[in-house]
Amino acid sequence: MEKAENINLHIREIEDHFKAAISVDCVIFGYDESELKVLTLDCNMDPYLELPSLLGDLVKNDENLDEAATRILYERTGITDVFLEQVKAFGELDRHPMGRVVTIAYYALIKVDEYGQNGMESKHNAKWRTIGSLEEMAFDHKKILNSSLHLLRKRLIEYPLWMKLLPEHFSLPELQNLFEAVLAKPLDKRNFRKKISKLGIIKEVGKKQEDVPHRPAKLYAVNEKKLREDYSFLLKNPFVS
Amino acid sequence: MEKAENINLHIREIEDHFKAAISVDCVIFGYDESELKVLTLDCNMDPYLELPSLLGDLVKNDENLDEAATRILYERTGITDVFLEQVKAFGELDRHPMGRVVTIAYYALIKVDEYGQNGMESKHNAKWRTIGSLEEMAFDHKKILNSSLHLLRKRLIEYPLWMKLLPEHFSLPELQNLFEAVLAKPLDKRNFRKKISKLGIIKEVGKKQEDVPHRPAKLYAVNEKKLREDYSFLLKNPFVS
DNA sequence: TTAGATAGTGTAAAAAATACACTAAGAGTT
DNA sequence: AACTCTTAGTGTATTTTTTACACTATCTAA
Repeated sequence: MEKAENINLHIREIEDHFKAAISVDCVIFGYDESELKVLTLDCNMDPYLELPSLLGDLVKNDENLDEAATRILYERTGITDVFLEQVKAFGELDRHPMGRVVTIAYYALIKVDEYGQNGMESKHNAKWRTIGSLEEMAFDHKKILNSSLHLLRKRLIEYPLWMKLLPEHFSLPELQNLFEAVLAKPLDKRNFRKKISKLGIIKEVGKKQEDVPHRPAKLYAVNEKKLREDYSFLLKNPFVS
Repeated sequence: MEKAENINLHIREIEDHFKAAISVDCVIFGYDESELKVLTLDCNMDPYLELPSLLGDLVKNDENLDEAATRILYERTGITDVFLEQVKAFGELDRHPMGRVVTIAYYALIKVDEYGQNGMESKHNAKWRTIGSLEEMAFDHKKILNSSLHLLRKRLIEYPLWMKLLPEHFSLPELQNLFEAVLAKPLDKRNFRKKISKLGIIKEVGKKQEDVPHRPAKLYAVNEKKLREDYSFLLKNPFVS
């Protein structure tokens, strides 16, 4: 019965190791007031009291990682159908004061205007903070944020993820500003527009900005037909590159 | 003492969740006989008996994820200084028959010639298998392999990772074949050489292939100076893009 | 009407990617 | 020594992509 022994050994070994916890932390990106922001809480755990922290929770025993991330997003913002992608796992020994907690980081992209309507922000003490204002964070959340931002930058260049951050109707200057905010560098207006228009994924909606004290910009929307034809992978959630 | 209560709640909650195990699985890539191969074991766990599996192990309580991956690589191949990068976490509920085991996948690149010299392959029942031959695998290892291969392809295009797979001296036809094996598509010889030479990262070693029944190819080696100057990030381990 | 502010538009040059076919060098054979 | 077989090695022209760059148009407000 070598096989059975082998398995018993495995079981003992595994029991010995089933002492860790798994959590999911979400870097929730939003684009608002021409800035890239992250939804944060104020940490209430020593020794990180008052420091901004990401939204996270332990993974329950009956949900997989993607489901946990989706649940956290829903519990904390009330939004469903959020764009999500796993970033990576973080497992430093000392990353959590309670013990061994390995966390799986996700980033999420949400439309701040839709989220705002639910008034969830104040209900859960969540705060939007600009990337620049997040110098010190609880746990290893600054590291997680950095990795997530790095991934977001690569993704934004590769795929039209900006559509997940912008409201239904948006202008090209807004779109360019979003790129500049995320990539943290200025872009040439004409070259930018050339590239966007070549994607063929946006269409004019026949309206213009209102209440601006200068020439109003044309408004665009995502061309849903083209989206389904050429970018259907963006509709599956969570996203896998 | 609201704070203390809060923390006690947290502790109970966490204890309730400290029932999961964390493992690391390594997709160990090697390039040999002009093919991309993966180091595998034959699974000895029901219901996956005999199916090829990746090399993995539970993460110990005193090691972080990167250390666990490095340890697994060392225990299974005897090699230190292996190129490693985390792929992502896999946490489906039913992925492991023993219970909830979330695994963090890494891929590793090793030089088959150096590894071979240790004779570790037979010592540990590890087998090199070609990618093409791995249709069915134990656990969710096929999914892990697919994700890892996908990442490797992106990385190979972006960075000169091929140097981690090739022996000290190699020819340009060998290098091109490595690309073709990993990317699974043919490349134009002249354009390929143009691109490689523009990197400036290899130098002739003044030798030629021996024992080939045709015109021998020139041999090259990595230009260590250029490597340290322009690609020092490849020397840090594990790699983070 | 004018001033102020931002929207919107095209072209030329440089760089990168692609397509493509012949000669060169060695081993093995007669 | 000549010839055959096999793979190594090389350059140019075309297309595509990226970059750099400056002026006119449209709206609000005074």
